[in-house]
Amino acid sequence: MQRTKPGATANSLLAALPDKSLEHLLANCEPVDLVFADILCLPGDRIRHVYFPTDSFISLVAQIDGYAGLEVGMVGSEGMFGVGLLLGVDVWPMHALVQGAGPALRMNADRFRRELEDTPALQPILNRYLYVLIGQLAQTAACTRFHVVEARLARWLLMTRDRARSDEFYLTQEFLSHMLGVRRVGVTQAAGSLQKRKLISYNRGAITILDGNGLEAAACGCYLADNQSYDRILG
Amino acid sequence: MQRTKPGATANSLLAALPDKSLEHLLANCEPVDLVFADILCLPGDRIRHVYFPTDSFISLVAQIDGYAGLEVGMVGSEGMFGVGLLLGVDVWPMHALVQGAGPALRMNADRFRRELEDTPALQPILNRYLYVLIGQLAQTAACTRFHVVEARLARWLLMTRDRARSDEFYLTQEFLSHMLGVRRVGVTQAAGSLQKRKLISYNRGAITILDGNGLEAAACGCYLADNQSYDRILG
DNA sequence: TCGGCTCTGTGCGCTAGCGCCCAGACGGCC
DNA sequence: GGCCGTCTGGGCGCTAGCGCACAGAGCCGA
Repeated sequence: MQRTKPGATANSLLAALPDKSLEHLLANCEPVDLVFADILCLPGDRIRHVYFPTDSFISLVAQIDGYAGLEVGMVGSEGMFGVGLLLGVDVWPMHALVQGAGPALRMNADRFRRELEDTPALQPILNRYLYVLIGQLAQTAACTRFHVVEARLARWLLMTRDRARSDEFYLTQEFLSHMLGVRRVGVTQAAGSLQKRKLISYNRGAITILDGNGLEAAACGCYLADNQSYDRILG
Repeated sequence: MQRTKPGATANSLLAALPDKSLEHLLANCEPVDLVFADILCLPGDRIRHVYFPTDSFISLVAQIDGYAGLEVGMVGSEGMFGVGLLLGVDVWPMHALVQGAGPALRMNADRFRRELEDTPALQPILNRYLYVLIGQLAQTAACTRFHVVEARLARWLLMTRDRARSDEFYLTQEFLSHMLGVRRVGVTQAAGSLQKRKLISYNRGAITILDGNGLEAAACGCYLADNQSYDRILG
């Protein structure tokens, strides 16, 4: 068969489909370019499209009252956005915003619902992904409570690296503070410390991971736990 | 028809089923009495039974490293334990422990899987419940990060009251500290403050809610948000 | 070239919650 | 009655992170 869309199988969930199912699915997808900081969904919004990031990634952010926000999940080429539809609910209770710009495949919500019925191989895979996401939510809740900012930042940078598939990316400390749910100054200090330890370099938003292994050691165990969970359930 | 199991429809999810489906389901359930502090599931454990609490409730607790633990969800007669099976995964990533002793209906995991196929009315309801639970996870993550212990305690007491269906229940501060993810002393202080404000009385584990409205005012908005989410999706 | 904007770094006083320890209070049991 | 285990309360010094304010550094466009 012909892989009609560029990079279609760069998304792990799609790549796990049998060729025939994939073909059928792709026929109903359109390639889009997600642009940085775009909001795909506000809490309570109706989900119009589901997204399969291929070389981009999305943050799931819980926001309450007037607080900065707190990222509780990250969706890259290993996942999808719009899992609420798997449960028959076409809204989503969190912010979803583009954190890594780049290409994704998207599908209209109605089409997606039909696709779930027409392509029996799809639902089981996505269900398992949803399960992993739930585990990630719980893990992140405890991580946020107990781990210090520096370890959480390290974890976060590693998660971003994996999804950006690059040791370099651009993000301001202001943005990071909204993800970690701390002040910008808190990020400055944690990033400064990581930089002093030669694990990363940071310059006006340009982040480079210098020592991935060292950074893993500096990160809390939640990074590993997340990855293991994903591999165990979907690998 | 005859409601064969005592209090069967005390569980909201079951009560929402058509009579015929309910009858079928109940034939495969057995009534059990959950005892306080019983562990229904450790992270990674295989789920042997699903539970529909009728007059009992269960805490979902995320635990990392050597920390006290953090409750991320509460399952009472409005819900069920074992939703992982809806997603085709027969493990569960968190601790599940009995927090309010009392009767529940339980079903063998294999039977439950068969039931999902045989009783088409079941899956949509449980799916929606799972969606609500996911929202609760995200909400709790942010709540834990941003809200002070006193407000979180107030929220927690209200959630417990709703599930215990009583203004009085028994819980030590030690236990509470594991739910809220704080020191026991932190609970002492927060509870002392609520007591001073005549919202609750607290005596050697015997908690009485004196002023529910006042307690709602003292709680963070997450209590209301959770309830509204449940009503919107399942009400 | 200059001015303005964005991003980063720092300093200071403050607070919530921590870790540790011990005192008191209640209740059950011998 | 006396003892012990459990539960609550409080004190003390400490730390992580907060809020605020300001200074410097790079970049871009007029």
